[in-house]
Amino acid sequence: MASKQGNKADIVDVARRAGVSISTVSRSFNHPNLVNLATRKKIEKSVKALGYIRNRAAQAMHGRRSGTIGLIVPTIDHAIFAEVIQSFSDAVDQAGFTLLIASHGFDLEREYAVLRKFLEHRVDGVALIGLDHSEPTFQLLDQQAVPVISIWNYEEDSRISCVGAANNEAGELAARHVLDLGHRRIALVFPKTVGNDRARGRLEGALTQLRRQQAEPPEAWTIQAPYNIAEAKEACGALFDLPERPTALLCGNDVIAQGAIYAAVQRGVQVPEDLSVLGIGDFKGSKEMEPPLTTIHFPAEEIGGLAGREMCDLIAQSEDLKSTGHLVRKKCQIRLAERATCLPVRRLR
Amino acid sequence: MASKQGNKADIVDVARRAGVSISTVSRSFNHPNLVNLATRKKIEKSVKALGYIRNRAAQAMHGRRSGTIGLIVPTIDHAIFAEVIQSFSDAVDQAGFTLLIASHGFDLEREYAVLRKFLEHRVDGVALIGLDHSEPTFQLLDQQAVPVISIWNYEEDSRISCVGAANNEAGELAARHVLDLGHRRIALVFPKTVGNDRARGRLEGALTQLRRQQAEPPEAWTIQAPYNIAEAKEACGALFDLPERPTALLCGNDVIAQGAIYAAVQRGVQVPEDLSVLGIGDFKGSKEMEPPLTTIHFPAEEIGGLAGREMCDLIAQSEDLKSTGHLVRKKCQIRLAERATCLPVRRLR
DNA sequence: AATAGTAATGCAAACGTTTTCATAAAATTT
DNA sequence: AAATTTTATGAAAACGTTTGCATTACTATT
Repeated sequence: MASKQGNKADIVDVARRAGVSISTVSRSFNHPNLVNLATRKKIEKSVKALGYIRNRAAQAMHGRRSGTIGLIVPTIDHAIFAEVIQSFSDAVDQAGFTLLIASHGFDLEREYAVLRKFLEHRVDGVALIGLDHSEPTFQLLDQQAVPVISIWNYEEDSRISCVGAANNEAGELAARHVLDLGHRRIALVFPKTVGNDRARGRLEGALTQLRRQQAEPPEAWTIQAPYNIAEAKEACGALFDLPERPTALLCGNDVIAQGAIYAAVQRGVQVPEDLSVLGIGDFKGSKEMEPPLTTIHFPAEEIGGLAGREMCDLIAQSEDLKSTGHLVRKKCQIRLAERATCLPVRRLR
Repeated sequence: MASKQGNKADIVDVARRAGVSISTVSRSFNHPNLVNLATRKKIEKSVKALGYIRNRAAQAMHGRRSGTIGLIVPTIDHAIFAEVIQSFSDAVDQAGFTLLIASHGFDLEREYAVLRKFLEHRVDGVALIGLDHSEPTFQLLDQQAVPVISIWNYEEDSRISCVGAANNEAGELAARHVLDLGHRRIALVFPKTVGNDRARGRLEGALTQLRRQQAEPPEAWTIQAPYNIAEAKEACGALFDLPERPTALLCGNDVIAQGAIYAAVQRGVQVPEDLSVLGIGDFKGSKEMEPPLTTIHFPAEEIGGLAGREMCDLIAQSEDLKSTGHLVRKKCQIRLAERATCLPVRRLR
């Protein structure tokens, strides 16, 4: 039916069939009020008949926005990111944007490569997770002057706009809680901190608080575990087999906490009677575990949603060329979710 | 530095700075072997100096591929989809594609809307989850002749290409296992089946197998639970409070199984001694639960990866205009993952 | 030395839109 | 009825690329 051999209908085809010029067709899409109702109807009919679908690529060429936002995450396949991605996606979707997503597997060089790819696609904005990025990444962002936002972490002196929570506060809050419960023999199980500012912030916060109360754990009680129940279980197992056992375990995230609890169960160590376990993150499912996990709640959904809306605002602003260029920073509140895995310390048995 | 006020460098700027024509610049990107090494170096230098980034939108206008693939999922925030999305993403990424992702929240009308949006962006291919889609969706896909693939379900008479597992086989396999263990008093806890062909297939498979062995559960033992530990826990709790208790529980997915186990623990029902529980899906974490969940393993990563590669193939084929138009179907094998939540039936206590 | 290839480059026409400007027709004012 | 404003449309120039064709300068063949 269409004129081209490529069979896909084109604005020209639509115009011809409707008996109007292409300008009119274009206008009827972009400024419908400028075109006569009857004409509009004719065009609509022609569009339907031809199955015409507008070409955003061609629109984007006119300096118009591409209508896309790029989201770069370390990985999609972690409960914690999945939730934030979902709410971010919903937020930008609502504003009519299409989301490009790529993951870099915690490799900052791949992050840079993905960013370049996104810029080739002329995304209207870019969202990244966390504030740890390579220098070239920051420079590229800067040079291209593309609206950018960091999700998940809050830092008052961040180099780019951010919406998130303060990880060091989470660590502090966690440490404070077990200290308040009277614990002094506290072990720390955290993920690797290199290239992971989230884990680093939490660990530092916890350590600061512990030191403040002279409860800094001995070297042997500060261990590293990957983000993975099975391996965390193993790592914690080793900890429990030590001659001296802590009375409380501060975990860098809920997955590690879960692993720790399993490791404890396996060895007949009762949680929380023999050992208090505290997570950070409040992942989906933490509330429903047996026993329900005491943890620091991060409002993932709120963060994702807020970040999405903020991203759209940033894009809208960048259009009003005045572009004050000032950064936006929003801190989302974390809080202790007291459930069933922490108990006041008992006198030594 | 650049000529335009929009300050973003353009192929013309690059050409001018390098002292060559834009054709040469374009060629040095797309067919580097056609351009003299020295010239190429000059261009490269100019590109670096100007911070030039190619414009895919402009390329896409030449009937060239946009280099994007659209993935439409019900939701990102479910362990099961997160895993498949990740592996699909990795696969298409490797082929140089950029991924557009949108979720429709199990609403087929939103799915259609998202598909249209993707087509406006001229994605080179579309991937959907499952085989349940609205008629307009199928028609649009058909009419636009865009390469399309369905992920997760396998059906031999599917309307579009598919890569996945056979859900009815999963149901059958699950039922067979508990029957083989001697159970006859079997209850079914499944998600709602409307608009969810995965759940439907599994339930039908299970029912078929149970009927074959005269072990069809009474009405009261076939209950519905949402995809959500807390609510599944509640739903199963009600089941356990019935005067007659089943000896085995077939769950539509691992989340429900997890909820069921928690509900059992709460009531002092021992798993697997008093009750065998079987999941379907083998989600991340199911292996590490306490007790480790016996379930039907779905190779999510394999499915996602295979689907991604198949998608790229489909796109490549559609370029060789010969486009035989035949569908591709790949069945991925599921298998029983025997762990610790199922035991042979004991004589009545 | 004349001829035929080959390699490297430029010119200009596409690609599918949006938008500015011009124009014609209709509605309003005088 | 003429003059003015408003409304609706079209022509054509962008937008940033790619690519077919033409051209030039070499290199290899006779």
